[in-house]
Amino acid sequence: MGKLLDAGMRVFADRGYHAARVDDIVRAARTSHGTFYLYFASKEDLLRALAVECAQEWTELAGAVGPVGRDESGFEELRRFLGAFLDTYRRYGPIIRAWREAQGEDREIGRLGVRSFTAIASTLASRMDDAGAPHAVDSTTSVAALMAMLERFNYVLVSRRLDPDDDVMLDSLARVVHRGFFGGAAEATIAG
Amino acid sequence: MGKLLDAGMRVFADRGYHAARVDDIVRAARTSHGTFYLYFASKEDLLRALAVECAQEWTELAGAVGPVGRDESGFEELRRFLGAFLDTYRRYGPIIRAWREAQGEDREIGRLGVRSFTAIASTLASRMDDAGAPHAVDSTTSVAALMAMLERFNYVLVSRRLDPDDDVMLDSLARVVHRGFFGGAAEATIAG
Amino acid sequence: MGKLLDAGMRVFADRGYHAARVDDIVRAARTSHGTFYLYFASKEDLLRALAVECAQEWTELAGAVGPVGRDESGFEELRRFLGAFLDTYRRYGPIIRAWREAQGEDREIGRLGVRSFTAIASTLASRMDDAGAPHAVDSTTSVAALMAMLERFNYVLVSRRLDPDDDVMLDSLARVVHRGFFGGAAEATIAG
Amino acid sequence: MGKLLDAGMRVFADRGYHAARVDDIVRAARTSHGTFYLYFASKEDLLRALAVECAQEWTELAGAVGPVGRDESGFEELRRFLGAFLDTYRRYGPIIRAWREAQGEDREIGRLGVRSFTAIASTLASRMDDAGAPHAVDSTTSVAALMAMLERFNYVLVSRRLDPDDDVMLDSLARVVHRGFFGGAAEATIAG
DNA sequence: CATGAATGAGTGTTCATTCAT
DNA sequence: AATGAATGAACACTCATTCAT
Repeated sequence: MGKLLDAGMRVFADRGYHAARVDDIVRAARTSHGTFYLYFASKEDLLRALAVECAQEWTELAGAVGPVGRDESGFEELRRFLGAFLDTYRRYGPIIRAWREAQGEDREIGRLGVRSFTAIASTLASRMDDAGAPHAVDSTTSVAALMAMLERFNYVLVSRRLDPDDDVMLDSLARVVHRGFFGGAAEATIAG
Repeated sequence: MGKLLDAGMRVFADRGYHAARVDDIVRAARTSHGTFYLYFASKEDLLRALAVECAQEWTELAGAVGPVGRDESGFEELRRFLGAFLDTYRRYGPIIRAWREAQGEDREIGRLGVRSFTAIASTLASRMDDAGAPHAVDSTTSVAALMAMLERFNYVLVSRRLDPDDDVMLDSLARVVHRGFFGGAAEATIAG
Repeated sequence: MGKLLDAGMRVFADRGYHAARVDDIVRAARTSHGTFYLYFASKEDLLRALAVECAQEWTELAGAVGPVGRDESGFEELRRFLGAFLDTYRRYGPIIRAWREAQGEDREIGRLGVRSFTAIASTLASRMDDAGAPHAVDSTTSVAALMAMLERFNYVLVSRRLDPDDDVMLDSLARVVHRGFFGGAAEATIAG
Repeated sequence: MGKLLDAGMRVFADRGYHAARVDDIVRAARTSHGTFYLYFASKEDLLRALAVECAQEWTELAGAVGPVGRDESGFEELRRFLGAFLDTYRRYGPIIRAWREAQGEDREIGRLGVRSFTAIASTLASRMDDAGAPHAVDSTTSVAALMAMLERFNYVLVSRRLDPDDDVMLDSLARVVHRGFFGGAAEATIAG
């Protein structure tokens, strides 16, 4: 039920997964324990439900990435993707945080995270290869590093409740990433 | 006591912070509960003690970073720093993991992490500025992104217990970062 | 409602009284919780309804026992009674089982069992006395023992879902009981 | 710990297995919940511990039965066995009651009961055969019936907290059983 | 008559922490 | 300094029962 998903979101955000009591969630949703267990098998199941929503968005996102070439249009595509990805963090940030907290104990929930994450990373990597990107660095490392950056960057951004000026920050971020992969070729081209 | 620190390290690594029982730690250290509380005020206190060790290394590391310029020697310095930083993850990885897990609940332990982390980030940023790096991107964003990348990248690396071929991986990573900031100028120079 | 009585029988049989959930019964009857409480005041009330059916049969059975004398016709009468009694176990076995399980907690349901049981025992005892049976043993003890034997014997028989060859088993059982009371006089007479 | 075993005995006796709360037991033992779970894995485990004690006594009892022949010395042996068996009921009665109550749900605890019971029954049967007893009834049925009688008889006796005059009752019981199997031959012999 | 979503009191169990020895 | 038996507050979860529709 929506009330419980919302309440779960709020309480997980405020207290984290472990510190969140089912009682807190139930109270926040103005329902009873019984109702909670009518819709969710366990506290962990509620987290899973929340996480699945987020993972689905990521999957859709990955499907929508176009070729990311070394030229300015590639930069734009990357910027678009980054913006959309950051947006999921803005909306699911607290859940992602709780998700991480729970990973240590719950293997299934951990796998869900790794799986959906790897999916985006490899899609992005192939979109760069499709564009014939001859990045002079090890591709596995690079993509892993890129995703790592995005992941953690977004995480910190959201967990500190920063609402950055999108244009400036996103631009810088996209520029750093694009440069990292293509060695500033775009700008050079432009400059030239 | 050393036995307990070691045991804590092992148990936190195996089970994570929440799933780790004081009993597990005590048994691993071949001591008693009484002894545990003789040296540590709480389970959380043990984690803190372990985390402080790691935070100190980071502080020392930050103090030892030289100027990171846009030329090849800057790249080398960056590479050195990256290598050292990754090494702390190799040694403290499990603790950092537990540390994160506990952050949701314990504000003090959370602050310790943010503080020591910010310290490295700002030091590195200033080392780049010292070197007169005119990176055409927002500096706050860039450094934050860089540290985010390192942090998460190392984390994943260690948590998957990967033992990568240092030279290849480290080189690629350093190259991506250096390029990201300086736009491939180094290589261009070399090429030129 | 019949559907619920049937479902209760089945579910109590499968899971026992405590493990049986009202939800199980309701689902087995293809009705709703609301309907359940429309016909029965509680889960226990359903058991009581089922038990009463069984207790009534026992009462009727007791009323139909004729004189049980020491001769062969007494043996036949005893055998007839035993067969009928065993038959109620075959039909109500699972209920009797649940009934017992519930006795520990519910005094009223317990009393129903004791009452209907004592009724049969004393009737049978008087039928033997009517027949002028001079059993050289304490009559209270003997009848109690007899009923105990039948009760438990039937119970085990049914709960193991044994479908014994009636003639052989019933004959042996009746013979043991008859002998126990009359000291093998019947056979002696026949033999003579 | 003894305190908990004793308390468990008392509380199971008073309330039955399901109605007994761990809290009741703990309070009766003047300890804490923590201590309970230090010595027993669960409420059921406490019952098992109690039941095992009883089952062991039965096993020992079975080992000590001598030949039960058709003559008066056989009767005496049977009487001795019956007395000892009844005594275990006097001491473990409440546990046996709880044990039964739990059987519906816990297969392991159920098997323990069936196993130890079957052991006595078959031992007794063989002791009668050893004695060359030519009982003109089906032996399986007879022994089963005998044990059933004892089991239930004792159970009722104890659960009603009757403290019968041993000599009269035990004598009658033993006489009924012995006669049931040997057809009153003993008395006949004596009479002759 | 029938429904089934909602309830919440009640229960077994865990585990960080203490303290008498 | 070291022990480990004892503690009890705290929590997730269950399920018989109700009542608005």
